[in-house]
Amino acid sequence: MADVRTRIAPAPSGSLHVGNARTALFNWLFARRRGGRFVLRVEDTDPSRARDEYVAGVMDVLRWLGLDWDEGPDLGGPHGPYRQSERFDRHRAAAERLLAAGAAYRCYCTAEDLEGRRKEALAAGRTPGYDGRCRALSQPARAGFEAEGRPAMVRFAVPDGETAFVDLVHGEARVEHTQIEDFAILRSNGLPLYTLAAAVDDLEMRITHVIRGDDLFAATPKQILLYRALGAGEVPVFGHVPLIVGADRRPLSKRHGDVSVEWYRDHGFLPEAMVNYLALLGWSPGDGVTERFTRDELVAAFDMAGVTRHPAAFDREKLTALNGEKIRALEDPDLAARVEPFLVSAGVLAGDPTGEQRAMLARAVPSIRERLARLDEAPAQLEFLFHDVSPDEKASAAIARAGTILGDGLAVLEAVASWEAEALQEALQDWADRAGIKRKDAFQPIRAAVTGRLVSPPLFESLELLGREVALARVRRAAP
RNA sequence: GGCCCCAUCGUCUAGCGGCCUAGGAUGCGACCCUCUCAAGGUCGAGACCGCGGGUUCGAAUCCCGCUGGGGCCA
Repeated sequence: MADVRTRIAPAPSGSLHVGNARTALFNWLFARRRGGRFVLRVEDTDPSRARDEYVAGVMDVLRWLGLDWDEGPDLGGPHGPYRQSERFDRHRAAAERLLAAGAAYRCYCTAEDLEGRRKEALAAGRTPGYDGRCRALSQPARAGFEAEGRPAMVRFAVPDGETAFVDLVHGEARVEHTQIEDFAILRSNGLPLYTLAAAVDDLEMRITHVIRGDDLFAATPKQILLYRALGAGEVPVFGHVPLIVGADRRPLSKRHGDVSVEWYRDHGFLPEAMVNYLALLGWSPGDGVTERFTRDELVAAFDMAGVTRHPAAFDREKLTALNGEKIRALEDPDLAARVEPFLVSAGVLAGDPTGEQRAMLARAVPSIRERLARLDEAPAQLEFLFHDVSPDEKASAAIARAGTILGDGLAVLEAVASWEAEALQEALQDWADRAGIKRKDAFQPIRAAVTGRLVSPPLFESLELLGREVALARVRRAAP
């Protein structure tokens, strides 16, 4: 087969749906695996305002996921333009060609007519598809409508027979044409319908493999029909991947709140985790064991044969677990750099952190690495290093019932010669053990005094990070 | 209403006729470790493979029906 070309054709609606993201991922993986090209085509069917902004948003997210494209609105390429709104003339031209070849016809039925007949058909228990009325229109009748200036849509004249194709996921499929109505391809205002636009664009962009959601399975025979009618030598291979549903098994919709990739990006999920998790939703390597993949490992392992056939429920718990693992795998400087924006947006750090703050963050990162499942959890854990945090309710209570512990602990701390975690630990543990206080009971009040919380990064590391003066001041203040 | 797709632990999945008293992951429980929380380690509970028929010496795996869910026509 010729070089593989796949595409993702998102609508620039302002955010990228996780289902589309996964479809993009599969297309990208397939192309990369086969050394082919991955095309980005923006399906901005309604050429309205703020389009550029939305297109940029979609591209941002794809880039964030690491799904780079070889041809697209920004890069151009040999088969552009890559915005559907700039291709309407091509869609119209295709419709004209079909009209000229007798493969399509103008339909003068009004929306009201259509609706009425649909209801009638339904009521009579018949299939509600278009009845083909205008296909058999006499020449004079047609001329009459034209003379009236009656608006006309263009419909494809579905021929007799059947269409068979092999789906990469479902295997052989076969559809009788009697099941396909004469579907509309061009609206009366001259704008194309999806079925036509997608087929024309895929054909002209030489797409070889169309990997898309199962919801478009039923549109496939129509598009194959269009391909053939348009004289395409070769029809692309189709692969329909199962849809992603919510925890309630219903289709993922806005009602689920967090259906966009942006949401995950903004809530501290790593692109590494998103990609790995999304790949697992509806695909598996087949060995029954491996689930952890880097992007490169996915490219090496991906195969359409491993795609499942049933809808998969999006499980945020599992994504989160994976995210934690990916975070733990990051090098310190990388982790610090990724955490920083979250500290800023949480108000823990100002927009442009000082060198001192950055240094503190860099030193602090090892102590929270294994405590993070999401990057957005970092601010709460690190805040005490950058600000004086007033003790919360539980911490206050611990301080209040500490008795002499804080004063004794303070004395121990003041006597520590070298202010670093190991020495601090040794001194404090030694004190607690000798005083016969359970270590936990000795340390919790100190933790409360220093961090303002009963849950924090390790005490000794925290003391070291904070520095002798600040740490002692906080303990002193809390001590009776 | 018609056509089409799908069906294994709560969830994601492995399984493609005997290796399955159904494996892994996540979540859950217990224990170990431990300065809190995590992380890590060990163990455990969790699926009569949607139901009912067949085919076969043998079925989660093949066939049929049903049920349920979903998609498209909209």
